[in-house]
Amino acid sequence: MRGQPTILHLDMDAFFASVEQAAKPSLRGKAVVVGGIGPRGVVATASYEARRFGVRSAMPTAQARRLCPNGAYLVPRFEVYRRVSEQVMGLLARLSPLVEPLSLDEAFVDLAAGGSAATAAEARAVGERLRGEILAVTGVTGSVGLAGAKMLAKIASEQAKPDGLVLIAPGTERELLAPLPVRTLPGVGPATAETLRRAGIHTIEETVEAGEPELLRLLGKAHGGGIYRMALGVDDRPVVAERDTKSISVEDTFQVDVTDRARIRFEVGRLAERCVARLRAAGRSGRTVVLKVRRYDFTTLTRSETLRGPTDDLAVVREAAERLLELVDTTAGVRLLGVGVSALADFTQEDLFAQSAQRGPAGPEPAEPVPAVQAEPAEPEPDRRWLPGLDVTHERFGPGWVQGSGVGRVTVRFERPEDVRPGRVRTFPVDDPELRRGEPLPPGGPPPGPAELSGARPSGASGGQPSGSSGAAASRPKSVSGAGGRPGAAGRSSP
DNA sequence: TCTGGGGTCCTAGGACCC
DNA sequence: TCTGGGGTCCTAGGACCC
Repeated sequence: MRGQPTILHLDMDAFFASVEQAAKPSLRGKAVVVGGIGPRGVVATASYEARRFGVRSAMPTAQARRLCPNGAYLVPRFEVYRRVSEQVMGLLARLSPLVEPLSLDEAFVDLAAGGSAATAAEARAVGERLRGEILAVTGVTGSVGLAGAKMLAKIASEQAKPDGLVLIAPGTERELLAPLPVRTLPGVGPATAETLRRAGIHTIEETVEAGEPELLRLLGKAHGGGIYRMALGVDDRPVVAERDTKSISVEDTFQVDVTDRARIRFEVGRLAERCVARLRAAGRSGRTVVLKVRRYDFTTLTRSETLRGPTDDLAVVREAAERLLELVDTTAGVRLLGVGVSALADFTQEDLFAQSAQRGPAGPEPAEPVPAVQAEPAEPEPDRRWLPGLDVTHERFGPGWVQGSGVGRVTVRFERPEDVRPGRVRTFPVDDPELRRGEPLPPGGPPPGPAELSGARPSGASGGQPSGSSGAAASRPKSVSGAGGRPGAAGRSSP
């Protein structure tokens, strides 16, 4: 808690959706929903246009489609978001050595530590300049909160959205917090809010009035104490630049519940591979292997095993995960499997002696040989090449992105981020040899011209509302190379 | 067409040890 | 021999965040 508002919180506006709009001219000003597009997908980010229809993060995509049937539904392109995020974090790093990223699109900055601002006026100027730089460099907007504490800076950036800046002057925080709902406080989620509601506590003011002993009683020592201090506006947490990763995990939700035990075992093996690949890429090793199973009824359980020493050996992790699977009854069906590694240590070099020594830790004998089960997908895999939003390139038409696919056809919009008008749409057979996956196009484009700097948006919108996969089949193919026959079932591609 | 994927932190009980 | 009292490690689950 400091006397000057020198803690800055940056939160990019509808980040994934905004990046897509910046990269795809035809989507500017349109409802865009980024997330899982399968039957069990959920919304990651909705553009502000889509939010007007009630679409929200974490909502099932099926529900979003009902609310906003004409929106563009796209799969996430994380490489691109990561690149944009790096640009943004680079701009933050110029303000202070003390930058704490919270996710791809959010970070705290300690302006005082960087010497870039010591007063409210300076902080505001730094924040406004930053917002301008972010827009100029990335083409997307971010909102800034400034306050004397992390929590307050975060609340401020939330109030600033979209595309704004809010500064909470030290001394005014109590009155500002008082009327806000308890859910505003970080750490108050659905469960805590419900507990407080039953105790008649709805606002931050009521939280303070309830008193610390009551909060400790309701929420326990650590949580209750933390919430009470937050409600008072007391928050001394420092901005911390480097935070060590504590666990690495991967998980998959199946489109249809899986019951076949051999398939489940096979999937656990694949997850172990992906998990170890990420572990090794990070130059880490881990000692505790965790298996996660979500059953058909959404009940979730974990089983874990701690090895004698840290490992980054695939065989060791996979065998541990397979042993853990033996402890779980999956006969009624599994909707999600996950494999993770925690108790991480830094070791990069192979210590083969140590690794072989820890195989088969004390207990169970070497895992029985894996039966030679072929992948045998129990569900029809969607054609992963042509998911909506992905980048493609066509021999003759150049770079574009998939607008939708279905019944053996794929609809592509050919446009570049720097285009001022929406590009043309063409439809091809899914197996058109001239069509390939393309390089992910970042929103960047050329330096903004005078029109963009003055805030004018491309007039766009002459073409129809872009639609997700549903619209693709309806549009008449304008150019179909090759015979129009049915090219057979969607091809299976192993990732 | 109900509910992703990747994380963090906290609690609580039992084992084990001194 | 009617029950100590910590401390640490391991496991499982739950809340929360983006």
